[in-house]
Amino acid sequence: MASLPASEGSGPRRRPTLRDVAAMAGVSFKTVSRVVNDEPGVSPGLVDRVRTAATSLGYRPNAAATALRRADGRTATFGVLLEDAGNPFFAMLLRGIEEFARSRGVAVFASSTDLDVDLERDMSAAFAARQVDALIAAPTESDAVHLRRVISLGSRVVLVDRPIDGLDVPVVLADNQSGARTGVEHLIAGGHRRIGYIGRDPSIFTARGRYAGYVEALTRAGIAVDPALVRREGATRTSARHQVEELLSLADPPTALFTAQDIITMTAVSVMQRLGLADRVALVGFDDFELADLLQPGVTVVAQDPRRIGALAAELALAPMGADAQVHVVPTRLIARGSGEISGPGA
Amino acid sequence: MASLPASEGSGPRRRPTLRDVAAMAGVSFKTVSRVVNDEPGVSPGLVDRVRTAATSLGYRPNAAATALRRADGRTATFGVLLEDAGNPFFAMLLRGIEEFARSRGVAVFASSTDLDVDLERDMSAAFAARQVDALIAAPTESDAVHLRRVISLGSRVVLVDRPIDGLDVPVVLADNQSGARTGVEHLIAGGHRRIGYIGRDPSIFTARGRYAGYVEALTRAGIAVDPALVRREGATRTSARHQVEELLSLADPPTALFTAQDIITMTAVSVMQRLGLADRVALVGFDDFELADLLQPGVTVVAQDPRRIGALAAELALAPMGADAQVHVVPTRLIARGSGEISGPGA
DNA sequence: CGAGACCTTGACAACGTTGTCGTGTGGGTA
DNA sequence: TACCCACACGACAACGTTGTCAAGGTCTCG
Repeated sequence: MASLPASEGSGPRRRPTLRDVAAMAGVSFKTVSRVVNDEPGVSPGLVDRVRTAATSLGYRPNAAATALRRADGRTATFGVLLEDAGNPFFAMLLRGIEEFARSRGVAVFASSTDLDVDLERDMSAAFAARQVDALIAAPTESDAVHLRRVISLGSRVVLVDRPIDGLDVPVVLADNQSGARTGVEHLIAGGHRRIGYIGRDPSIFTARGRYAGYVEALTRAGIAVDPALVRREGATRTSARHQVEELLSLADPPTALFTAQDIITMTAVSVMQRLGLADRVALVGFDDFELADLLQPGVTVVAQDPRRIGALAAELALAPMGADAQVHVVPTRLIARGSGEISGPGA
Repeated sequence: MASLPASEGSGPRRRPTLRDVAAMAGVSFKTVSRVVNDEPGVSPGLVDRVRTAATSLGYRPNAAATALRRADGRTATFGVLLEDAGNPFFAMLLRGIEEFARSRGVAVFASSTDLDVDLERDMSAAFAARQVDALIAAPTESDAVHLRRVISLGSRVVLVDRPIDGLDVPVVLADNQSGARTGVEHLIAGGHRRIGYIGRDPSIFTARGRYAGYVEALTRAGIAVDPALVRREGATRTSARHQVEELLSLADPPTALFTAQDIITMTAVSVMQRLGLADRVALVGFDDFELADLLQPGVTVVAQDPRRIGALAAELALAPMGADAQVHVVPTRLIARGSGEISGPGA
């Protein structure tokens, strides 16, 4: 076991550098540099001597100096901007990125934006200043100026979950529209014709795609879209709760609900339980979530694969500069658990 | 609105430096440095000219060069090592850290360790190489050598969730023992005397404290601890499931369960539902989790406040070097939702 | 035995920034 | 008018590392 540096216990002294190791090993600091970088052309005896000195001093290369000097300017660092690391979808997405990054020796900066554009701007600037090799972002979409600036400062940008019009970078998306269509078709097949939709603001890309899938499924089945059954404002738990309550208390209420995001789905379950409708109104949600199978009834969902989305984005972030700007779509899959199989009047 | 640098669209050109801005403004680069750092002693006219040139070039200071040169060596960067960013407890803890860090202009490296010591060692080395000002870690506890090394390389270390014996750094903990005691006392008050315990390996600090709380509650009530009702191995979902199944299928099964971690609690709910015992065997879990109130019955828990733990840890990480190494305990609170109020034979 | 090729090692510049010090200019005072 | 000091600004070194090149030694081959 390597011994600790002499400063042990007496607080942090000056951090050892190449020169310190060189002095101890009796060589030039350049030779030490060669050894720690595994460059060829150093005699085996010296390698040993340098290695010994390095571990005995507890030497670690200074990443700042390395990044500064390196020709390609790589820092082996990613920045990640997500909407909310506390949301299970984004948490798993982050893990997917982390795991891929770790396997390549890349460290990951993470920050949640809560869809706040100023925050996104600040953090992307902070990451750019730290010379991240790539910024992986689920953007707020308001504008792309700050992301373009990140690119012009030398970082790659990869978008996840949502694209930005006119920004020519790789994007990893779920198949929102066809996923939502599948979910709604599942309800239609169960005999429902009055299917409520509760989703987020149309300014959000995923919300647009999922709504389009809802409309497509109805249209294909020859069912007219009833605006009274559509709510497209549910952003927070509170507002989602109001939307669900409104729909369910209509004079002629829907017999099934399609909820276009995990938070909304959970909120809907809560309201339906309280109103005693959980066993009578069918429910299919977009996004899987923990415990969905343990609720009564289990919640049928259109599941994304956030871990895979993250891993793929990280891989693209490391890819060579050319040959990109492609849109990669990660499929969703329907998981039937009960709530979506409550049959409707037409069954 | 500031215009973008000339390289706009034509791919990332060389990143502008102090010298580029200086050339454009017709001053020395040192003057630019003064302006961007808001140092006094520059005439107002020059300040304007430099500012204009800087924004027009899209200048951003190079963090690597700054960190390298700065006397105090600060990088305005934290490293965070958690067990699993996908676990809701740690996800919220990370958010707490993020929010505090952001308010101070600090960027946050995050990595999950999955309790893998090698991974923890690698990542702490990677963070130390990047000169993080502080490392906030939920350590695996196996040993402290690599954390000591991080300190000797100049970073502060703050521990969360678990301490390490003999490592003299600030620690933020939940009151595991008294929280668990409260939870078990709640079950005893409901008339239970045969209370099963399912927790993680005793090598984990929190698991020891929670078990001690369980024992304390029983002892105070004059109930002997029955080893047949205790399982202290539940680390993964699979093993937790086996433990729960074993306890519930005993010839003389417990009438209540205390589960010492969120994953174990969720697993217990799943098993109890499958066996049709959810309404008959009482359950109190340590850690709150999403949807606990929507299950049937709602799950009574001893809730931690991970966001607060994270924010406090981040604050300590930024505190001056002296006056620390204190243990900060963040209280827990019991949230009754139904599962813990199923009464026992003594009620 | 000499010349050329190769291998090992070191000296030095450079990366972009901050800290230190020097220089020139202007204004106030004796 | 002579002197001094404050102020604005610039020149330059330094941070710890990597890239380039040169110097010296050894080996091989004619």
